[in-house]
Amino acid sequence: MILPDEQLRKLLRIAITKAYPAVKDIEIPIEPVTEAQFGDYTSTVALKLAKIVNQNPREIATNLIAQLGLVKSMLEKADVAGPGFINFTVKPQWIMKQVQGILADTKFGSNLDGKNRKVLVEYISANPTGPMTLGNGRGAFSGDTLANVMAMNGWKVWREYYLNDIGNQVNVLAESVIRRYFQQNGIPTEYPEHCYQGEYVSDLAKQMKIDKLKLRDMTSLRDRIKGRVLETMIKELQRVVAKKLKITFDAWFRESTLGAKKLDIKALAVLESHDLLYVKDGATWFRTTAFGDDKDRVLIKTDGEKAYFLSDIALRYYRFAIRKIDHEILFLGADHHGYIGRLNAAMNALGFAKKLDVEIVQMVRLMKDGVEVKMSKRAGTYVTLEEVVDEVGLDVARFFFLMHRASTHMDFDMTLAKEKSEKNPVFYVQYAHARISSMLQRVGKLPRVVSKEPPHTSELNLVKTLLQFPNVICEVASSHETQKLPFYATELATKFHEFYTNCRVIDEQKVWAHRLELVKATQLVLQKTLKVMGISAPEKM
RNA sequence: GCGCCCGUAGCUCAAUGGAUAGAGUGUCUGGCUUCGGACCAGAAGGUUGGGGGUUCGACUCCCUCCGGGCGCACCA
Repeated sequence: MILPDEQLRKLLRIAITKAYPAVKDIEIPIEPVTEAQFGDYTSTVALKLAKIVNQNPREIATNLIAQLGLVKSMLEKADVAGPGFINFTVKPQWIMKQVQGILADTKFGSNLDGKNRKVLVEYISANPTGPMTLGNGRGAFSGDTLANVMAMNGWKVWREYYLNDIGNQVNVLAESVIRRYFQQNGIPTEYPEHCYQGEYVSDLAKQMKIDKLKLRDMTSLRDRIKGRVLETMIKELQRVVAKKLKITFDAWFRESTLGAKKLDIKALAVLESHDLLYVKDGATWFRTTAFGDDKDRVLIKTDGEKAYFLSDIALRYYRFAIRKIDHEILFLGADHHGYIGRLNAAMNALGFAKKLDVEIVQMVRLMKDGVEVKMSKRAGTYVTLEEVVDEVGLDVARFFFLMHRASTHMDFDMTLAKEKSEKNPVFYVQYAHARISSMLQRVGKLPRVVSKEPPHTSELNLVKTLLQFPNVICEVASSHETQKLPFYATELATKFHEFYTNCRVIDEQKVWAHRLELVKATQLVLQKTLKVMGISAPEKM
C-alpha cells in the first residue's frame, strides 16, 4: 500500500521538477500535523528550497501548490501558512479507505531497506564475573528491540553475546571464590580489596568442592577451579537471559575462540602489513593515533600476554573479513565510552571504516525511596536485573527501560516502579489491546451494517496514527533510538481509547462494519508494536 | 587537567533546525442505564541550567560559564 506521506512526497517531487527544474535530489520532509487548523500533513520543503533558489519561501510554496496537479481522490486542499509551510488537507474518505490497506498488507510496517544485508547486533555482553545489573538490562532491552526493528527493515540480523571468558578477571573471580571457601571452612585467610565482594561469591564457594588436602599456593589452586567457576557463572548468565529476560541469541561467542582460531595472529599480520605496529619497552604497540586516537595502544604486553584490545581487533577481523558481516551495531556501557576511539581506529586500520556503530548506553542510577543507592559490582552493592524483573515484571521493566533514550542518564526508582506498577504506561497500552480482544469476541455473528455518516474526528486520528507505524520503524532503524516505540505505542493507545469513547462499534444488536475493520487494524498494529518491543499483548488483564 | 554523556513542568522523561515546547505521574474539577472506568474530558504547572553567537526561525548547531555522571592502564 502507499502511505500518505509517500504519496505527498511524490506529488511534491513532481511539482518541484516542474517549477524548479534545476533542483535535484532535495529531501522532502512530510510530517503529520496534530492541530486541525493546519490540515493533516505538512511540508517544510519550500523553506529548504528558499536557500537553494534564493526566493521567498511563501512564493515557492505557492508555485509548488500551483503545480500539484490533479489528485482529487486524495487531496481536499493544499495551502501556504506561516513562513512557508505547505499544509495538506486529505479527504476523510481517502483516509478511511487506507484501513483496508493495513488489513490486507501482512507485512505492514516492514520494508526492504536492509536489502537482506547482514547486520550483527552485539548487546549485553556482561562479564561472567557477577550478576547482571540494571545497566546491563538497559542495553539488553535496547539491543534486543533494535535487532527486531532491523529485521523489520529487511536486514538479516545476527544477535550475539560476546563472552569474555579469559583474562585476569577470571583469575580474580577464582581467587575470590577460594578465599570465601576458606572463610566458610575455617581456614585463615584475608579477603583483599581486588576480590569481588558480592554475595554471589559466597554462593559460588558453597557450590565448589575444593580438595583441602591438596592445598598449595593460590595460583595452582586457582588454575584448578577457575574453569568450573567460569562455567557456573556463564550458565547463570544464560539462565537469566533466557528465562528472565526471554532474550534469545544466535550465538554466545567466547573470547577464547579468537585465540583458538588464531584470529589474533591474523589480525596482527594485517596491522603489520600496513606498518601500524612497533615495539617499544618490550611491548608491541598499535599506532592508533594515526586514526585520531589519543594515544597508541599496547597489543602485546611485556610479559608476552595479549592485551584485551587485541581480542577486540581480532573479533572485528573475524566478523568483517571472515564472516563478511555488512554492518555491526555494538551496545556498550557508558563506562566504556573511552573505548570508541580505539575501536574506530581498529576498524579503519582493517579497512572497515564506518561499518561499526557504537551505541552508548548510559548508566542507570538506582533510587530507593528517592535516595540514590550507590552500585558497584566490585563492592557488592547492587540490585540485580533479575531482582528488578521479578519485582516489577518483564513487560514493565522492558517498557520502562525502552522509554528512555539510551544516551540519557536515567533514574530507576524501585519504590516508585513497584508502587506505580498498576499505572505504568505499559498497562495503558496493553489495556487497549485487551479491550479490543474483548470487543472482537463480543462481535460474534451480529449483523454488519454500513454507515453513511461522515467519519468522526477520532476515527480519522486513529487511522492517521496507524499509518505512522511504518515511519516509526524506519526512524528507529536509522536513528537507533528505541524510545520512539513506547511513545508511539502510547499514542496509538490514546487514539484508540479516544475513538472508543466517542464512537460505538457495537450498537444495540448490530456492528458498524467500517469501525469493526478499524478496530481490527488497530489490534494488528498494536500487536506489531508490542511484539517488536518484546512485550506481550494480552487478551485479558 | 583532558575527553565523552547529561541538565526541559513538583517528579520521571519526549520533541528529523519549524507553527502555541509535549506525554506520563502527582495536584484540582467533571464524565458510566449501553462495546472492559486499568478509560475519557478539562484546569493548573516552563525564562528548555546562565550568558553570548549563527539562522527567516534554536530545546536542537557553535562559543563560554555553572552543575551532575563517567572515562583517561602493558585491567578486562
